[in-house]
Amino acid sequence: MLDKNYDAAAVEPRIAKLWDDADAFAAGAGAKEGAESYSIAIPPPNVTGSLHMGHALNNTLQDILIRFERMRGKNVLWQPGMDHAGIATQMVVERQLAERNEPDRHAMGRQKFVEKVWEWKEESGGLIFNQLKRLGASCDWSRERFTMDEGLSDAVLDVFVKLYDEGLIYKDKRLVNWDPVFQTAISDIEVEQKDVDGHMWSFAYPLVDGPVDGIEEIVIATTRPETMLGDGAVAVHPSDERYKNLIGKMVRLPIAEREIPIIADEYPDPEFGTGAVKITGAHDFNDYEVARRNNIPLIPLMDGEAKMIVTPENNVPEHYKGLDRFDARKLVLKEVEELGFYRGVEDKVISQPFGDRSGVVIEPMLTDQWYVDAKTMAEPAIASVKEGRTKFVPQMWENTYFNWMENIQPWCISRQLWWGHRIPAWYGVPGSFAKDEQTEKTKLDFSIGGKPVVFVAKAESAACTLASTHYSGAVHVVENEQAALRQFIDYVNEPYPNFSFPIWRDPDVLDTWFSSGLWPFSTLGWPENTDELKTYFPTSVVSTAFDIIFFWVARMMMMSLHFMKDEDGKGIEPFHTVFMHPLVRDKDGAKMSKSKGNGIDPLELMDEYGTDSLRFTLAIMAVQGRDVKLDPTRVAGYRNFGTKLWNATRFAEMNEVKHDPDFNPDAVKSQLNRWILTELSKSIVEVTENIEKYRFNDSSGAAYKFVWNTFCDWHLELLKPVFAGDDEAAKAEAQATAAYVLDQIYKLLHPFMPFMTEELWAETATTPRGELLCHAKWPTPNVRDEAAADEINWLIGLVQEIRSVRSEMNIKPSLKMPLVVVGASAETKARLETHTAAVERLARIEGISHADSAPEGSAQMVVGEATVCLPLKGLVDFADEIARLEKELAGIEKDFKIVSGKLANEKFVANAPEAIITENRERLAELEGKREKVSEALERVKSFG
RNA sequence: GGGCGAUUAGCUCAGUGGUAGAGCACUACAUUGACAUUGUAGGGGUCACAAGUUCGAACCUUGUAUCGCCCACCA
Repeated sequence: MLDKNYDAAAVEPRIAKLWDDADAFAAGAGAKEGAESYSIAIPPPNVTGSLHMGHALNNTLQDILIRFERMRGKNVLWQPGMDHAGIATQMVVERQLAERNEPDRHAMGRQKFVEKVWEWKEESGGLIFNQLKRLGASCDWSRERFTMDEGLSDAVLDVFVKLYDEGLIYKDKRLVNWDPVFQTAISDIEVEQKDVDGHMWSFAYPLVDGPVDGIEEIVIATTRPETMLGDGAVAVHPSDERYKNLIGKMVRLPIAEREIPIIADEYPDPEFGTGAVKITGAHDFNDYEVARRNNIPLIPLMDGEAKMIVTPENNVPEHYKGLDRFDARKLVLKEVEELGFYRGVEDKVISQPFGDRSGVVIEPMLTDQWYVDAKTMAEPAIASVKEGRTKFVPQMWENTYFNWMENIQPWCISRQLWWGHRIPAWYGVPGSFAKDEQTEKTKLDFSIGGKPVVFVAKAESAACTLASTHYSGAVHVVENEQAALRQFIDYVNEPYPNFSFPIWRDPDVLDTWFSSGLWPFSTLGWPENTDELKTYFPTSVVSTAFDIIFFWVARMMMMSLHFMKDEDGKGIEPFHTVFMHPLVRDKDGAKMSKSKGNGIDPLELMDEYGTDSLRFTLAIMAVQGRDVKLDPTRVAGYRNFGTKLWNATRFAEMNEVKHDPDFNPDAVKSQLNRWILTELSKSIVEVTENIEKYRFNDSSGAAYKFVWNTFCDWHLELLKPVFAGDDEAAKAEAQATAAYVLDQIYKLLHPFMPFMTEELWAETATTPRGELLCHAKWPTPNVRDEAAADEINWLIGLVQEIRSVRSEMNIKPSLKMPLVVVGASAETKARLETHTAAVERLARIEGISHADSAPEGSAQMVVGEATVCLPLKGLVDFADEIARLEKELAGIEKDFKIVSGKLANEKFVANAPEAIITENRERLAELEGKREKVSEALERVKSFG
């Protein structure tokens, strides 16, 4: 016998072990030979990650899909794995070193530091996997991958080298978003623009050659005064009359004391500020474009930490050296004012770029970085969605995707970090071993000041071969550029025989998303052509939040379409569907965040209410195209739903409801049982179709309604008289049907509530099931008996009507009363005969009789063609009954007017579809009948007076 | 500046052309018989506003208002 309540804390580990011992989630487990494949590559959580509500939602939804398809007999793989998360992980380990007072990474050196990170990963990384297991995620855990593992690293190198060879990866010196805390470049989408309160200051730059048209100076406005030290020009709009005669003149830059030209460019807006813009090409993206167009020098002002540098080009005074950019700002303001060039300030809200990880202001910096030609790679990825080979659900996200993809910028993929895939590029100085034609001797030729030669290859040995071919002679690898230069200097100082060209590897690593972009195929063994790749690629669906479209979805599309080809050489999409799950917010709609402290910890909810309750809550709240506002009290509500199912099973157990493997639903005789089987069929269709459409709320909602409002509220209640009666055949059929329905319920709910349903599945079997519920066959609809449905729905209507009147008339529930039926048809009489016990029990009735007219002093209800009377003489005030009937009649009249008005409207009859007209006609007839009967009843009550 | 979404019961939200719904909350009643993590009954809505299309609009169109988000720009 089951306990009164479900003990999630005890059951969950036990069921988890059951699955684990059976390898229940191994790729293809439970599937027949030759079954259709279904696969999902999990969005790899960061190795530093811990389960938050977004993970809980996303992985619950994926698990629903996975469990559903596994039960449908497909060959299913849910591929798990983790992301090495470059910046995040390096940050965690560096912080840990600092806390333990250990040497920092620079003191430790690169190799040692990377070893440290691996150690950290082995010890503390991947906690989230245990949390996902607790969530019930049915991944094939034996196939866990990591973006830095050997196979995936090989895929990364392969892709890099191929794209480089195709010219789709290149190195370029241009302005990038520089994070001064992590001291690395980051990509555009890792920058968040935020509005902050700031100021706009005005400075005057004096004209070098004296006044023109009486103008002695040009006034510029800036929000970043410190950058004036790096100005290369002042730009004005060519059509701006005020400055027309100043174009080409030189102004003197205060403090730096450099002379810079006034140039004409379309960029300045004459309406804004003074119409004159200072151009700092090395520290501003717009200015950079202007400078390049006009051949204005780019003058760097800062080092990697965004501290001021002093160079011959920038001519910045020595006392600025090493100053933080914000301190330099204050100093510039002070000095400009002292020099008499300050022309005022105003408050202004300015939008500033922040690093999404570091939270500091990003500095545009002029550096060499590696780029992917995203524009070229985006083309097939755009076409794929345009042509419907990959669909977004909900579809509106396709706009976001197109908008970004069509305006895509080169993707900066190099990061100045140590934790990640090191870029497989080696450099050497320009030069060669050449044969001296006259002496026939090998001659060494090199230039150490020039642009380095690049050798891109998957391995060091291959790079050496490339280099050796390039130089026509021996090469060797050294630590870095400095080491190489030292060797050349040594050689120049004291030449020696058998010189060998030194080459050094690029110190940078790749953007984490570069490896994530390969995830759907790299995890399956690519570039090897493995069986798994053949079976499970392309994957079926990717499920993620909309904010990951750019970071991940777009990159997977580009990479997959480029590298995965069908027999015709056409690119293959990594998945046919991109499901954008909603964001989880707190109950007031605010984004959950650590800083706000409004986060809800899914693990705490699981502790309190059980995993199934959390999963069911998330599923039923996951409406397409709308955020989930999660109120923890909802979880309690769905915990109650689990308890309801648990106790329904318990009730069944008490009544010897037993699973019968030979049960045949089509052979069931009683209308009650045929009705519940009909309702079950409808619910199966609803649950199934809505999972297929990713409408998780409708799917779980349909299951919820069936279990609680149909099966528990009515079927089990209507079975009570059967179980209490002495018709053994009826009892046996009821038991077998109830057992069957419960089994189907367990299956329907399994994707949503895997633990409890697996437990009940095992518990309710008299003999072992022979299979786990997670491998059981997904239900299909069978019995459809509308006559049975009509009959039982009539019965339910009758009971509800009686209960309602009793309640309105304040009849004590304990008082049983006789029921008198007037004007019943033969069918109604027969139904009443069949269901006497049920009506008596559920409506608190004692004795049903038929009469030609309502007994005096009755409350009367119109149910179908019959009038059902409760003799209430002496029990109630009949003014109440008159009021009740008058209210009902008024309601009928109102509906009658609406419907008859419609039908009287010629245009309606002419234009509306036949079905709608018929429906309205039927309804009108029904209302007419009811109106007549209720009027009669009312007259009768009044006549009792 | 461009785009997307939202506005329906006290709260959270379903509902895409044909009788306005659910859960929670609320009110009243009911407890030794599966379940009080329960049951029964009930109250509660000018579907943001305006105009239009239509026989018919919460739903389609246009506009307005408010809120939220994304992208771009802001010297």
